[in-house]
Amino acid sequence: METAIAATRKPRERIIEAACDLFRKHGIRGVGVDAIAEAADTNKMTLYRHFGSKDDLVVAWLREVEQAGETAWNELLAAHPNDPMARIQDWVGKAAECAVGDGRGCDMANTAIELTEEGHPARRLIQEFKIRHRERLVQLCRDAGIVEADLLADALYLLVEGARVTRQSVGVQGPCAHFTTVAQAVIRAFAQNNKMGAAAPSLKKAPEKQTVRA
Amino acid sequence: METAIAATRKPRERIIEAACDLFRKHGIRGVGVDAIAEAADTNKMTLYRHFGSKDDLVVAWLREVEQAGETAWNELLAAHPNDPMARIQDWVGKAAECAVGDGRGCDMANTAIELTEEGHPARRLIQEFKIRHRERLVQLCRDAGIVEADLLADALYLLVEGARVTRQSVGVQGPCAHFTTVAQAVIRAFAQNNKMGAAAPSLKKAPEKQTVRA
DNA sequence: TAACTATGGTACAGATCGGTAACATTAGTC
DNA sequence: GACTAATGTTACCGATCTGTACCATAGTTA
Repeated sequence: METAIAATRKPRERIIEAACDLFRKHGIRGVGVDAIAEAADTNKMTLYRHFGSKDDLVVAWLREVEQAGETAWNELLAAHPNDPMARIQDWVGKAAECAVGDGRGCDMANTAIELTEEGHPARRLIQEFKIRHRERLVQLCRDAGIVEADLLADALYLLVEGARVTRQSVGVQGPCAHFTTVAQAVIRAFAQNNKMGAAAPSLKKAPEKQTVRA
Repeated sequence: METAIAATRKPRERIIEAACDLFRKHGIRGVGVDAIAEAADTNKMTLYRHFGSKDDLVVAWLREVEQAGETAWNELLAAHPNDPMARIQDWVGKAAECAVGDGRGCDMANTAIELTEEGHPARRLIQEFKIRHRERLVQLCRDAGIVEADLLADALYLLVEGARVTRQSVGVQGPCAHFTTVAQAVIRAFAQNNKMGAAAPSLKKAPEKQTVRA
């Protein structure tokens, strides 16, 4: 009766796959291990023999998400050899697809929001993943000759992250519908600022004043 | 033994206040009604006499958040009469404070991510709140004479939304540390584009191509 | 004083959750 | 076929959760 997932693969794979689907759809606290085992066409005991706890399964799931991100990134680089600007444009397109997508945003960000516990093992993984993503974005902008590469990278990072969360709160209509246009405008602004001299004082005028509210 | 919240106010107020604190800190599914009642220095029965269910309490909490947002917005407008550009700048500053803040981002967005159920009563409230926020941002940009006010508004919207979620996944260090700089650069770009003619074709060149991924 | 209302306190129902024990069954391997 | 490792099945434990029943108490008003 292998309804949900073909039984040709081993249970561990099927469990991971079911977890990917269900955790993404309903969040972590929104789905129980019983439901995951059933969707994987197996049972709770086998699940617990492969993953010591639900938290372990969450981490394994996020590692899967992480690896999918690595693959996608490498494909992006390979698709445009020696053309960094095309890479950025392609990244914007891919990011737009993600932002619209199935309406559930970024698994990593969503998990960070849901698991508020300070020392949860997933949090370190999420943070490292996001930091790596940001660094790669900076490298992309640097390769494209953008002077303030870190600023453009952070701008693009914040825009896509905002779009993916906005998709969940207001829907496809709304600000995230303008993500591509806005992103390209920002890229153009930074590239244009590039031609006006390396100093580019106009962008860094205001020092960060981070007043933490009470 | 009124430890948590002064018992001078009526139970309903104390319950709302406790819910504001706990829902924000641990999310909705992360805190039970017992804990809320205890933090409000009352008991579960009184809680259920004022709020028919936990979902009702969630909605009441979000209405409180909503009202706080309205108040903050009106204060922002009143602080800079007839000076729309100062309003935008002030908004950026306030948004930066929110983005850093206590590290738990936007209650509305967080709730939209946590409550995946399609017809949940909180979802409509969240959506309407966010749409209203966006419209006000558009009006702000329009008042400032920005030609493509809707685009700048969406850019700022996405940036702050991204910053508030990024604060939770990578921390204060990282992209959200550059929020203010990026936001001001974007504002400058749009304002500069303003001077170059009302048509401003350079920003709207690419039509939205929203490929939904499989 | 009598009646009414809001609240507190306790116990509990019913369900779900994460996790485990014990045993039966299958698949693979020599 | 015999042995072994992996998996399936069932039942259960203890904890937690939302929500309720029941009654006692305090405050207010007529």
